[in-house]
Amino acid sequence: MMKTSTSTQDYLKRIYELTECGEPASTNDLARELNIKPASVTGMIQKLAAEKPALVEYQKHQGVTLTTSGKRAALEVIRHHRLLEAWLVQTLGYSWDEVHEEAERLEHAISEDFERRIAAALGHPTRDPHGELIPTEDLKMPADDSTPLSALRPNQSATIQRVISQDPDLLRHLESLGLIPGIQIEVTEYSSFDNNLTVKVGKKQNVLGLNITTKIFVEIL
Amino acid sequence: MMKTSTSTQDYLKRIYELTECGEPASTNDLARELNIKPASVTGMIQKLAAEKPALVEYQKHQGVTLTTSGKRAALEVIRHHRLLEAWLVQTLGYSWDEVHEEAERLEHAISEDFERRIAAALGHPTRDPHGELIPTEDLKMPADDSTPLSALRPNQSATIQRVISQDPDLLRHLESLGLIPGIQIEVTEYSSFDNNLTVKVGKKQNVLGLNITTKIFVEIL
DNA sequence: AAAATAATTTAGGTAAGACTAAATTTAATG
DNA sequence: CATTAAATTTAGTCTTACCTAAATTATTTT
Ligand SMILES: [Mn+2]
Ligand SMILES: [Mn+2]
Ligand SMILES: [Mn+2]
Ligand SMILES: [Mn+2]
Repeated sequence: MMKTSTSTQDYLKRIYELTECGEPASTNDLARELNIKPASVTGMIQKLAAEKPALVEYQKHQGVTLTTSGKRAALEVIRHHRLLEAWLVQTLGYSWDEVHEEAERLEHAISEDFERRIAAALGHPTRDPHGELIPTEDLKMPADDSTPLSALRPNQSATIQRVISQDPDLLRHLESLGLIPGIQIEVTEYSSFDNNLTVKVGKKQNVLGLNITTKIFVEIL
Repeated sequence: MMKTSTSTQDYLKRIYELTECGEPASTNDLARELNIKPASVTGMIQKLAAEKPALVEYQKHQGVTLTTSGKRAALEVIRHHRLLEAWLVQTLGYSWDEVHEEAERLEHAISEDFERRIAAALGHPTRDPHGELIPTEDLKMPADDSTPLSALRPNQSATIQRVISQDPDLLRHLESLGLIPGIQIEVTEYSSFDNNLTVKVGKKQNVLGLNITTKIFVEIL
């Protein structure tokens, strides 16, 4: 495969994330995620589609998806990112709200050798500090069977698996409530008017809005 | 201070190294060290001199030196590089011939926070794995009082302080001979014809040419 | 279905940082 | 000191990746 630039890697990573739901990624969504103007995104997408082998599949006005090569390159970056986050937390005492920004830069700078060394040093972890799955060494994304907390109803118990947010403020808030991966919770109340859930964590009860419950993914017990 | 690009950081670092002897760095030397064509180096030097504040002092055809700002930026990168090398060796088991290349990329990607964390984790080391001095947190380069091994003569004993080479082959060779920082040696013979020195390391004797003895710096006992 | 709105693409430009070829300046040599 | 050689700079291009403004296409709404 050809060497990919930092920019290309960031595009492919975002396209991977946006297309996980099965839909192609739109120019606008991509532009928002990358903090790049839509016009520039169109240009870059056209270049990625013109590479040989092509990194993305693209039809004007129809959005963009990853080719096999593009997906491989995306998973490589995602593996770097998530291993780095785990490594920074475990060995340098970063907190889960601090790691993302650092990993965002380092992911493009480390070698495959570095990747292997930290994976081995951490005992080949399967999840990062936010509970996100780490692509395997041969670049397969493990299957994920988690459910959004927002789908639970009273009397259901679950274990928190992952939190999909990079917002440090939200992450610190969740940590202060004890809502972190591995923790067991129980839903005690549900309001159909505002979709709030009352969730028991340890002995405390917290009322959580949709903004939070759609970002916490759990395994139902 | 303004943010410096990866390219700028590499230029400043090389200029620092080339001007350590007191002489301005020439366009050609810089081009050779950076693997960039002399014409491009001239262009970049002119840009660095035009920044405000200027990062380099430059007079056409007279070579280039660092300003106070430029030296500070250079020492920042050098501190990153050397701390990273120490950290890669200590925590990930890199050997001293492997670290340089990895550090060369990471030095531009880590945050000041990352720098502080690895410095603290390593106990604020003063030298990197090759024995090179690490600039302090407030960006002063400690004084170095070492002597090139080539200046020693029979019956002088010394401790190896630093090895100035990034050539993996040479580094592996030196390691195989036991010529690494901290080791005590004794010069037993000198040939004025080829400037070879015979050096006792432990129980072994090795005849070393100028190519090696000028790259090993020692503290005379 | 036409008009209005939103999303997307094209066109034209900029900035960084590199290269080649040609011109110029300095240094070395007979 | 006049020539030649070496080092350096200028001029003109190229690539990557971004931007703004204008044009186009798609999607809603009336
Ligand atoms: Mn992250
Ligand atoms: Mn990134
Ligand atoms: Mn080094
Ligand atoms: Mn570098």
